[in-house]
Amino acid sequence: MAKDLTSMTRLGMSFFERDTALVAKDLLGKWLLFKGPQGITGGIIVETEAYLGFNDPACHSVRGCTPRNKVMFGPAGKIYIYLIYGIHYCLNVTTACIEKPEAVLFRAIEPKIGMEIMKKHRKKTKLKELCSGPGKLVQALGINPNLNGSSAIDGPIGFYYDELNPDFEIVTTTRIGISQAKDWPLRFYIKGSKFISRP
DNA sequence: GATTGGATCGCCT
DNA sequence: GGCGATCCAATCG
Repeated sequence: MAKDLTSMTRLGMSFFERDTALVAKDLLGKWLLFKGPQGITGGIIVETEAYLGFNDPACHSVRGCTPRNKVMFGPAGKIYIYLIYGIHYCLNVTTACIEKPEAVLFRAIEPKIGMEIMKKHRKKTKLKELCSGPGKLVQALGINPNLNGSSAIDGPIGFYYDELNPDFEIVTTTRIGISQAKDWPLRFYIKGSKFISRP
């Protein structure tokens, strides 16, 4: 039933201080956990996207540092949260190095921990509807946008792994919902997962 | 100071 | 598969 959290290892700075697309792929199969006021929520990451800073027309940081995107201009391993369409929040983690304002967007996780809390937050009971989209997973986990800029290394939002993850295949596609750089292959998901946002 | 459009979701047909 | 919700940041004047 619930995962034994003590057997997990938290990902550190050296994991995030790497090529962003590589980090996005390596995060698949890892655990995203949020230690919130009502308990721990989270699950296994099944879908991510990479956003490549100055070289990427679809990345928020392409036009330079602003109050909104300044977290990306700091070191790797920080949580970047922003409001989209005036309604939903999206969760990212910064990557690469201080010179490169890049990040990975979390688009879907397989719900595993704190299921009852997540069902309550989402007002849904079907597992597939809990975390199958970037706005959905933030709502399900109960992540507060004031955690923007917090540390993914030792803050309440963290990334973990265990040695028991089964092998899986990674599917690479174009990113979703963007109007620029539509054809760049920077979306990654676990082949066959029922919990991704869309095929 | 006004305008515009967005890394989405859920409900409608 | 189409569209409205809803609001902030960025851009332009």
